[in-house]
Amino acid sequence: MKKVTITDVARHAGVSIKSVSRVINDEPSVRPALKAKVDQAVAELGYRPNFAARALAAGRSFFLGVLFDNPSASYTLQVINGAYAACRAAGYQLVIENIDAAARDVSAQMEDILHSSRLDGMIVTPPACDSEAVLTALETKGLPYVLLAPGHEEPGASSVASNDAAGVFELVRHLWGLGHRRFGLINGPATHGASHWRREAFLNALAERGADPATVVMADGEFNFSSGIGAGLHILRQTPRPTAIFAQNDDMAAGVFAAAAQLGIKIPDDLSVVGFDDSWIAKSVWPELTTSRQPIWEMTEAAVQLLLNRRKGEKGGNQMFECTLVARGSTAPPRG
Amino acid sequence: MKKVTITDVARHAGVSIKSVSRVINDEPSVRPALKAKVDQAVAELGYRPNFAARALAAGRSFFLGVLFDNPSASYTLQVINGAYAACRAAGYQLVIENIDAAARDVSAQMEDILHSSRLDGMIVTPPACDSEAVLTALETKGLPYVLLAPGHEEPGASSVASNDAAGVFELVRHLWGLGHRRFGLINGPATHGASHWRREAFLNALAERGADPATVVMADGEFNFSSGIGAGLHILRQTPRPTAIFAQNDDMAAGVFAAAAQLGIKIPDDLSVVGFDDSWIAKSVWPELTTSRQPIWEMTEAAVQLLLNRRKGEKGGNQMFECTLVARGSTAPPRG
DNA sequence: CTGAAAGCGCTTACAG
DNA sequence: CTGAAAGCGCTTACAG
Repeated sequence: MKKVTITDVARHAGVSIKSVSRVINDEPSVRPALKAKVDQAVAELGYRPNFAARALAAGRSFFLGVLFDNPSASYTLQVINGAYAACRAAGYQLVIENIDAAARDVSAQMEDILHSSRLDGMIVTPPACDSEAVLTALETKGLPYVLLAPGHEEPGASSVASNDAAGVFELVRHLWGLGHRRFGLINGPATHGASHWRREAFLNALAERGADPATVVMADGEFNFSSGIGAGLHILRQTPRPTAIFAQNDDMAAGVFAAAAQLGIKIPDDLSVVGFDDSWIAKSVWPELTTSRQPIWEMTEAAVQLLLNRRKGEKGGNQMFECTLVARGSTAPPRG
Repeated sequence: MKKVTITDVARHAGVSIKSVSRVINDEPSVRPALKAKVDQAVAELGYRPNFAARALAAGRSFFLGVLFDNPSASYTLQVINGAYAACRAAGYQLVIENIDAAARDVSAQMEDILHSSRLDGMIVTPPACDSEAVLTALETKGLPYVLLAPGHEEPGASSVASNDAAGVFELVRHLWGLGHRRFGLINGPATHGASHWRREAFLNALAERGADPATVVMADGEFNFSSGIGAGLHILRQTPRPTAIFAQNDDMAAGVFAAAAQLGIKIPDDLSVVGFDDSWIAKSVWPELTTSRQPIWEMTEAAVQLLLNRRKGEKGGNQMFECTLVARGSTAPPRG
């Protein structure tokens, strides 16, 4: 079982190795007849290009990285899956990198990451995408990157975002339509752009319907499960108790389930709960969580595409994706 | 910011590139003085060897794969994290591969995986590690592999396993000590070796204490969250109702929480629940789950080591790790 | 549109 | 114990 190389293919097809290379890389201006011959030889010999050789000769690694610093395990897993698939489809490998963007030595961490893995590009997830130290390191290194859901305007940077505001509006319409009038809101940490715009969207949507935003009971969370419990307990101990809670992500919403269970409050009979993201945890609670689906799969796919286009010299861009309401069992009309 | 190559280092240190190569690869028989010079040059120039060049020249990829076909998202995530860290520490990259080992075309799937990614070795997780088609494909290709928690004896194969039986015994001792006498058991799917030995261990441990195994209410699950709900509902509707349930993994245990919530049964007051694995989901339920910790981190580290040793011509081995009882809030004495 | 040459940055034998 | 040569399998300029 010896390895088939580009030379074998060239010989088999009766062309030069350069022609084989052209066909493999989908370069333009290859005569169809030649391409057909090469394709056939590739198929017959079962040829697969050698990653290392391509990387060495081309001076790139065929590695794309995703940078994480996210408190939500389910969101992280979802982004990994999406980015992984997109990379594979494009003939790239995915490398996962973690940093602590709140630490004092972010620059050193970035230095280490950028130095050791020879990446061709990087997807930067929140909240790292809003860290000046992270972006500076990227710029200094000259590594192409794309920001996922950045909380600020970065001139000249490529980004992929979701229309959270519209998603939140839909959630509010859903809850309002069910008859809810007393609301609780669990915010994410201030370091995340999403915390701000999801809160604003929620309060604005209520105001639009004539509700007084001041009556909304708020609590702060960390976008993870356990902070959702604490925030949930706080809100559910208020009088009068809200009949519906919007947790700014699914992990915290799952925490609210735990808080409700502790207090003997039944979902959705006594309390409606909605989250955001539609990540894995949304279907791991009972009843299943009503939430707004962020199209992570499509978003990561777009991010990978932006990164690859950048290589071809094309300008980057800023893409926006729509969120979709996913109504499940955790919401119902309020009792009484 | 030009790239520093082995030639630069050699020149800077006043030695041949071969010597630099020896130092970098920790080859024996390098005089300390020479090594010191090289190390200094490496540090001063900030040299990092080029992955692609090493891979090409050495004829290996520096890629290790993990093969998954597992229904538990939290277990999967845990294995990924552990394997990832172990790979990084060893200077390798981790590639994640998924198959459907129950499908008819397993061989074709494996063929594709083995052909496209040039791996130096593979960690095979359950239940793929018990699929004959998977193992045959690996053998045919001649790719070194190590089995994670295999359910059968594979002559000559390296493996890493955990002592589940002892872990289950500890869980039973814990529950029995709290005063429980009526038990429910949720099995995993028959394709998983763990399903069998965890059940046997559970029933044996009870028998040892004089309990009649026939009184245990059993239900079958799929090692995922939603099957845990169904199995939980089934068990909790029995009369007399068990006061404690052992779900064979944490995901199913979390499902039991949902089932209990539906039926208005409080944990741990009305029902004690224990799982197995101590994966991420164990701390994402409330009260937190009492479980048996499988040392995944250490296990994956050992698996990577076995794979790398294999390269050095060393024989493989079969390692066994101990599980640890992690008592949390989901267990308490039965009421009344 | 196609090809022959050079070279990417390492490691593997092979000398000494 | 150390080094000079050859080569891993591709791609990048450069010709034609």
